[in-house]
Amino acid sequence: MKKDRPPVERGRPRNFDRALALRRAMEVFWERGYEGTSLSDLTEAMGIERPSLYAAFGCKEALFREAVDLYNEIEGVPAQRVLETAPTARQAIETMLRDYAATYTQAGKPPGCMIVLSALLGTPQNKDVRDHLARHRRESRVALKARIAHGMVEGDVPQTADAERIGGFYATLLEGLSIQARDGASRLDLEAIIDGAMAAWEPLVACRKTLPER
Amino acid sequence: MKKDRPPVERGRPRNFDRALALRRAMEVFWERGYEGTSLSDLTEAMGIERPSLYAAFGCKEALFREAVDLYNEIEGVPAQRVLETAPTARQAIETMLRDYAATYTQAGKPPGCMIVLSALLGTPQNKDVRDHLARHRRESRVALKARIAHGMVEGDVPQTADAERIGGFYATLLEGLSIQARDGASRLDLEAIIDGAMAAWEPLVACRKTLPER
DNA sequence: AGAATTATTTACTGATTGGTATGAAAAAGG
DNA sequence: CCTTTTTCATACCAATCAGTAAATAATTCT
Repeated sequence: MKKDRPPVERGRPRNFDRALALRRAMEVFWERGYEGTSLSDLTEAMGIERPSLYAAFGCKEALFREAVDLYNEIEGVPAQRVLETAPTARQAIETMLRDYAATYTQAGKPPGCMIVLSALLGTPQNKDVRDHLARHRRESRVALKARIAHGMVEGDVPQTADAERIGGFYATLLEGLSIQARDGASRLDLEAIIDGAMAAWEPLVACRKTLPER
Repeated sequence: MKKDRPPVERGRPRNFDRALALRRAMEVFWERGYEGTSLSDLTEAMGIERPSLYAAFGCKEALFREAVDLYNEIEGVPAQRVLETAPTARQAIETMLRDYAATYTQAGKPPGCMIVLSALLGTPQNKDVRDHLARHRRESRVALKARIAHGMVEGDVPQTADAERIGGFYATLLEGLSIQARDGASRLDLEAIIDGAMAAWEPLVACRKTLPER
C-alpha cells in the first residue's frame, strides 16, 4: 500500500518500440560506422538500456545486420526496383543513379550509403561485418550488370556491348558518389556528376566487347 | 651548471630506424584504417615499444598524419605529377587513373587508397582525422579540375566544356576505384572500368556548360 | 486480490583502449 | 674510473569497450 511513489521515478518501465529503436540504431551506424558506434551510443540513441538491447537484438553485430537490412529496405530497395520497372537499360541506370543521389543527400540523414561506407576498413575481428556489406555491394553490381545484359536481349542495348564493363563503370561511379556525399557534395553536385556519367552511355554501349586474347 | 640546451627537443636521435617504423605504421593504418588500428597493432608492426613510439611520434594521431604524408609521397605524388607532365588534359587524366589503378592493386600492399579509405566514418572525437583526409581528397579534386581548365586554355579541351563537371566525374570514379579494389577487383578489372570512363571523354568535353539559371 | 512471469534498471565483468611513470641499461663526459 | 645523461622496457593508469548477473518494477494469469 505504498501510495506515495517517489515523484522522481528514474526508469518508467514500458515496452519500447522495437522498430523505432532499430531505426535509431540504423541512423547511428549509418553516421558513425560499425566500429565507430559504441554500445553507449546505441542505447542513448535508442532510448533503452543495455540489457534491453541485448534481449531484443542479441548482440552488436546482430543489431547491425538488422540495421543494414532495414537500411536496404528503406533506402536501397526503392532505388534498385527501377532496374526492373524502367523500359530501357539506360533509363533504368540513370533513374537509379538519380534516386541514389537523392537518398545520399537527404536532409537530416547521414550523407552517402550505409552499405558502402559503414564498414570498409577495421580490425580483423570484425571481418565478418565487412564481408557482409561487401556481399551486398557485390549483389548490387551483379544486378546492374544483369540489367544491361537484359537490355541486350531486349534490344535497347547493342548485342556487341560489354555488359560487364559498363556495369562495372556505373557501379564504381555509384560507390564514388557516397564518398562525394560524405565530403559535402549537394544533390545538385551529384546530379552534375551523373550528367557526366550518362553522357558516357552512347560511346560505352557502342564500344565492342574486347575478346580475351588467348 | 646545467648546460643551455634547445627547449624540449622532440626529434632526438633514436636507435631504431624511424623511417622504417613509419613505413610499417603506414601499412597498418592503410590496411585497417585509423580507428581500426590499436597502439598494440602499431608497436607490433613497428617493432618498437610503446614509450619509444610516443617519444618519436608524439601520439597516435600525429603518427597517423605522418603516415598519411608518407603515403601521399610514395603513392599519391607520382600519380598526381602526371597532371603536370602530360601534354593534354585527356592524357593526363587517363594516365593518372591508370597509375592509381596500379597502386591500388599492388601485390603485398593493402588494396585501394589510404587517403580515401582509412578514415571515412568514425567516432565524433576523431573528426579531426577525417577532416584531414577530406582536405587531401578535396585538393585532389581541385587539381583534377584545374588540369582540365588548363586544357581549355591550352586548346586541347573545348572552351565550352564544363571543367567542374568533368573533374567531378573523374574524381568520383577515382574514389570509387578504391572501393572496387577493396572488394577484390584486380588491376585488369580497374583498367576495364577506366576504359569505360575514358570512352566518356569525347561526349563529356563536347557537352557545353549549362549556365546557372538566374 | 495475490502469485507467477516478464521487463527493465543498476551495477558489474574481464578485456582493451590510448597514454605514462618508473626504473634499468647503456652511453657520454669528466 | 664514477657520475650524468639518454634510451628503452616493464608495468601501470583511468577510461572505455562489448557483454551480463542480480535485483527491482510492472504486467499477466489466475
